[in-house]
Amino acid sequence: MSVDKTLIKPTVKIVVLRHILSLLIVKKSLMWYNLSLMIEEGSGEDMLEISLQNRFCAARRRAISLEFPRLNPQQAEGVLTTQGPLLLLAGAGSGKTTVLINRVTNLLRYGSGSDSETVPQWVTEEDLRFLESWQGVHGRTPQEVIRMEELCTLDPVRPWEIIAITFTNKAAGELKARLEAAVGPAGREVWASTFHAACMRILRREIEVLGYPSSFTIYDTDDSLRVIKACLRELNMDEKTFQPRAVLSHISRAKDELLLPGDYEDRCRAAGDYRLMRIAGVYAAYSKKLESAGALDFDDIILHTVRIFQQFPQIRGYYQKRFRYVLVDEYQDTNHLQYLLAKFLAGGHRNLCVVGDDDQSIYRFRGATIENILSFEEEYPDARVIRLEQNYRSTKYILEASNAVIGNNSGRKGKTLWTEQEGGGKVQAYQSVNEQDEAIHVADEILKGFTTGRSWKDFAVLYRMNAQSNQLEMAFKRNSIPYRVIGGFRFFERAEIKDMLAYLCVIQNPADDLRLLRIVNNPPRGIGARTVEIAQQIAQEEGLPLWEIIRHADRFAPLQKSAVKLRTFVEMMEGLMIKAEFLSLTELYDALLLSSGYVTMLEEKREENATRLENVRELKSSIIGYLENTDEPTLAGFLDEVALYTDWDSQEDADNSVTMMTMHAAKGLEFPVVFAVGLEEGIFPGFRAIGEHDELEEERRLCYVAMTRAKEELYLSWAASRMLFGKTASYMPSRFVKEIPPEYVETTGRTPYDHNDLPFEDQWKKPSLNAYGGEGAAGLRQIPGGIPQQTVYRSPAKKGTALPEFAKGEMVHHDAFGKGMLISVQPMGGDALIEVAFDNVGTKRLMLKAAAQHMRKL
DNA sequence: CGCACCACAATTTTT
DNA sequence: TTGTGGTGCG
Repeated sequence: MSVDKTLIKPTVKIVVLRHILSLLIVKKSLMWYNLSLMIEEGSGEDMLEISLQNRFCAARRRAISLEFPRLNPQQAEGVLTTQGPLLLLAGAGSGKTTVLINRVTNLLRYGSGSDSETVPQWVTEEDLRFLESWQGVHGRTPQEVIRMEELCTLDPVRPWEIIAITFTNKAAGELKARLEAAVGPAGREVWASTFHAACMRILRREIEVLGYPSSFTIYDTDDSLRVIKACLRELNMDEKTFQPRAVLSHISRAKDELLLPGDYEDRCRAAGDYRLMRIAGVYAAYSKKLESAGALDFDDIILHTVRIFQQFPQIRGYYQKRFRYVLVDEYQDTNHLQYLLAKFLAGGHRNLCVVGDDDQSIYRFRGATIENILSFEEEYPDARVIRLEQNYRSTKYILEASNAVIGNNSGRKGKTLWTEQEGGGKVQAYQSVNEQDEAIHVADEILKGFTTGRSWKDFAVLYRMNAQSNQLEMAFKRNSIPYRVIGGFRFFERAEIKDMLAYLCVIQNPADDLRLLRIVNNPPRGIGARTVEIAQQIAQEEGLPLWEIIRHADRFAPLQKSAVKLRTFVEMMEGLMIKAEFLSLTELYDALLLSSGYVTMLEEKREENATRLENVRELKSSIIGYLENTDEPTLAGFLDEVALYTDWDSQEDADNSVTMMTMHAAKGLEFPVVFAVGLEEGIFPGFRAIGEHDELEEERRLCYVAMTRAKEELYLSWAASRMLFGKTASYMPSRFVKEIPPEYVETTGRTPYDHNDLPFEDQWKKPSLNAYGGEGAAGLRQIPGGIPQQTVYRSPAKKGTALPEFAKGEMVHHDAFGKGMLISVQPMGGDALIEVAFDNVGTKRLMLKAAAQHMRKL
């Protein structure tokens, strides 16, 4: 075992020599065990034995490496270096996922063969020669291939002994899919999942040791906030002084440090911080509420897994033994808790491979600590580090410009991306007058690109804040540019969906006060706020779940007035609970729709609730989807899925449109043409970050992320003045723009700009720059009357599902809402979610099938 | 109990 | 500018 940890890098002779030395000194006794490769019996020539051992291992590694062609040397190292802790520093666009996939493939096929010093007893000198002359499977007989595989394979890994952890379901899904493509069905057996999903699997089995029922439910952020608000109310605390979000984030940080309410309170008291002590009080109340509802929040899912590992060595031992190889993707985004989890999981075999890029760490605000990746080598002194620095994505100028910007950060691992790709244009910088000018410029360039052969989906527009998307959207609408805005609302976060899920939760677990509160008078049943308040109070006094109180409302004098109404509700719910015992999930859902009266309520105002009604029905297709894809479907299982795999409705990237999103959302993606807009001091970097060293560096990393999304063209722009939140203010160009060496950039704009010019503020004082003051500088574009006189290009009518044939960019007439333009179509379930910008009533989101009946093309 | 109106705040986001 | 949440009235 300990021998395996050192290795021979065939490419690095010095390392080999050092290993030989260390073997001679330390591991002498082991060689006799490992080595039967003796030519001269009893010669006792250590050096000879070692060189034979080394020759064999090198030959084995080389033979395996031939199975992974098309990798550059660093990538190959990443694939072949399988034993012990490994830090894979993967720059943007450096083929990280490819390495990951091949690495797992290598493990499944050859086990530790590519990275071990162990030589099987039975290996002969002839075998060694055979392996050394191996040139790949091409042209070999099947027998020879089998022989090669036998020689190379050492302790092959079974798929379920590998766990690969990612941050998003999307990433996990991609990993699984590509793995399956690479190694076949075995790929599905690999634990490729998010931190949360992996912990859920563990907790469902183990959580009872902590005194929780294994049937716990999950509270999402929205649920958590409601609980916080309830706690604040109970503790007579003001939501203004103690913002629920901020309180929740404090609690989250406390959990990140493994502090339970008591610990946290002690800590706050010791610090003498009154405010924090109040928050500690909320934390205690919050935990109590969750516990009595049998609920865990997102942080708890990881926290409790870590606690179990800490406190129960035998459970920890089981998983440590089981997971021979642990892989963590996006390691720069892990928080302390996740770091601990990875450490525990890999604690047995110590085969921990973390992949990440410190330069792309942009989630400090949600607890990620860049320290995890920066100090990996201290944590694991025997860790090996591999840098993937060759970039296959961007052209030279884009890459150099990005390198220059990120080079201004301190506290980096240090990494310089390079590319073999010559050519490509310079980075385009555009200095605009205001946000409209900027938006028009972007629209203009997109149209230019489109007419010269680009497809809409080649373009992405990135901004710092969601609020910045508005003027861009307007410019796109005016020019019939099809676009889609990523982020924002999600199917499972819609109120009506959460209502229906709340019913299902209560059926599953009546002690879930939070969900019960949500539905008890929804649809209205005449159970007023006052009644609920009284019932809650009694519940508190009795120490019972709210459900128990309203179930026996007649026993409590203060509830007499509403007892009948409560009774009706309870009977309805009890009926459903009984049905849940023997009906299928879909039948149960149908019954629920009927007896809850929810659908009836929506149908009463059909016109305005059309979308909601569709959504409520759509949930049924989700249930059906779940039933089809699960071996043993249960209500609890479905609720888990919904809580953890929220991006079920993540839009198919099939449709052809320009992508708009925040820079954060762009991480991991790439586009031929990227526009990064709003590069102004105060916007990006944001005013909060200015003056704060760490914050500023994070903004710079974000800038780096945004820039490195571009494959062929990168456009940066900023506005001299911008209206944001209803106020117009003037801004200076972002320091990030100045950090790009002038030779990589070409600057244009309605105002002249020279990279070497003196302070930006002076430029705006030049008379010729007076915004709309007629005299635009020569060669610069005019904006007549603010509305662009531009050719309108018809957007190609694509999108051929079996749905009504409406496409992005089309003008429609809706019976209820009048005339409007279809601005987006997102396939969803068997239907599609469309967005229509109506002339008179604004933008509406509708389900296509339903809407089509009242809508015609113009 | 529901609706209308006003005040107020507003990075970034996954699970 | 937009969205949300609280208050007051019918």
